[in-house]
Amino acid sequence: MEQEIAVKSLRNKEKSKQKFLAAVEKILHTKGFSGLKVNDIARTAGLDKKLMYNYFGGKDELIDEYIRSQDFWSNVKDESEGTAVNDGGKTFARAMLLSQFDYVFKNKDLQKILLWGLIENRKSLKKLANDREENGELLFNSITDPYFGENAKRYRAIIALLISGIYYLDIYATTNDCTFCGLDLKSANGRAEIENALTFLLDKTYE
Amino acid sequence: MEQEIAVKSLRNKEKSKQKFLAAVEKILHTKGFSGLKVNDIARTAGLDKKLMYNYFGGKDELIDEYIRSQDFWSNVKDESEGTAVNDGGKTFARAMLLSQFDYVFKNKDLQKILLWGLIENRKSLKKLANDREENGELLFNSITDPYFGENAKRYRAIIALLISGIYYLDIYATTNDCTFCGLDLKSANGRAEIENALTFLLDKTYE
DNA sequence: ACAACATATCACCAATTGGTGATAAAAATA
DNA sequence: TATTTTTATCACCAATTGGTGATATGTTGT
Repeated sequence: MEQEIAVKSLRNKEKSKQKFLAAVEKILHTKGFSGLKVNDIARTAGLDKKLMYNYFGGKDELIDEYIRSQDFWSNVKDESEGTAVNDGGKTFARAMLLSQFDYVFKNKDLQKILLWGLIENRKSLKKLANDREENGELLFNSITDPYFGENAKRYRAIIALLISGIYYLDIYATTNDCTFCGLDLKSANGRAEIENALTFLLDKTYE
Repeated sequence: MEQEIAVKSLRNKEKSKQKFLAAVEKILHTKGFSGLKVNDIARTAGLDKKLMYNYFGGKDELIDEYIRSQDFWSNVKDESEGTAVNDGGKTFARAMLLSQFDYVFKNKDLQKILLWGLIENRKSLKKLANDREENGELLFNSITDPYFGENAKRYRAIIALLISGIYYLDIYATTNDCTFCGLDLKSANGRAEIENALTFLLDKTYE
């Protein structure tokens, strides 16, 4: 009986690994990825850094595992369920763009990851980008490509511009107090303006 | 006579300062801003790091002076000269967007600076962002705001989305081999597709 | 209780980092 | 020429960084 309860023993490898992963998240949150030093990670985890080498192999492998542990695109997958597609994906695309604009703004971890992917050439970050690509390819191939026919590529280009615009503006809004094109991207007003623009441009695209 | 030539003496404060600034540029180019360590900067400049403290006050001030020394938006100013404005700024906006798409792609230093502004809260970087804002405000206030009337803010939002999309895609293309929305942003083909999309969206906006 | 093992800590290392005081060497000035 | 000022180098510092071998301690099976 005592043994069964003792699964929660003081020394638990899995629990310790989780502490390291949580430490990565916390530091990423507070200091950004430039603050991810082995000593700091260990101190934040409340464990000896040696364990990091024993359990993960090193800092890089730990970080890779952290990135893998996050499922940043799950919300896009959720969005894609139960939406009509007989409009060439218009309803879906609109919902996706607007929800991404909101989601990325709120999810500071995702912002860090997106930025990270623009700076460092990390394997796990590339894998993340590939996941996003494959996910999108599903939508493009099955719905919008046939709908737009010879203009399929231009549609992709438009979506690429809007998605990247969303990313950049959300990150910009978080790290800068400054306006962008005179719009305050932190205020409800400014954000509503972007949402209107997104809807407007998508409408025009489907015209 | 000898003294007048001796302006190019071996020991020249101004020349040394330039060497430091050039070193910052070189390291930024090769290693990115995470590689800007005092020892490396001094070694790259071929001078003692003590001089960096004597002449600039420290690493931060040196970097600030480097950023100030760059005039990244001069091409936008060039663009704005001699263009007709009786079309609500459409011709200008189109030329500006397309030239920015090309310029940012080619200017890796500017990419680094743009990224930097998304990560670090550096005074000189904020000033740069403000310069860009003030520059744009001139265009918006004098041309597009009156032209679009009550839709002026939506126009600004559209331009904000397109500009940021351009920034993000150009940086993404440089650091990633991966595609974005299935488009190869390094190929002439993929880039032409983005240019078409920009032109298309702007046309629809002015409809 | 005892060995065997897994888990965790500790002390220590070399390399790098940012930073400074003393000093040398060149240039300007007298 | 002698002196003063500017320019540059050097040696050194403390703190931080990534990394490891030896060791201690908790847990498990016999």
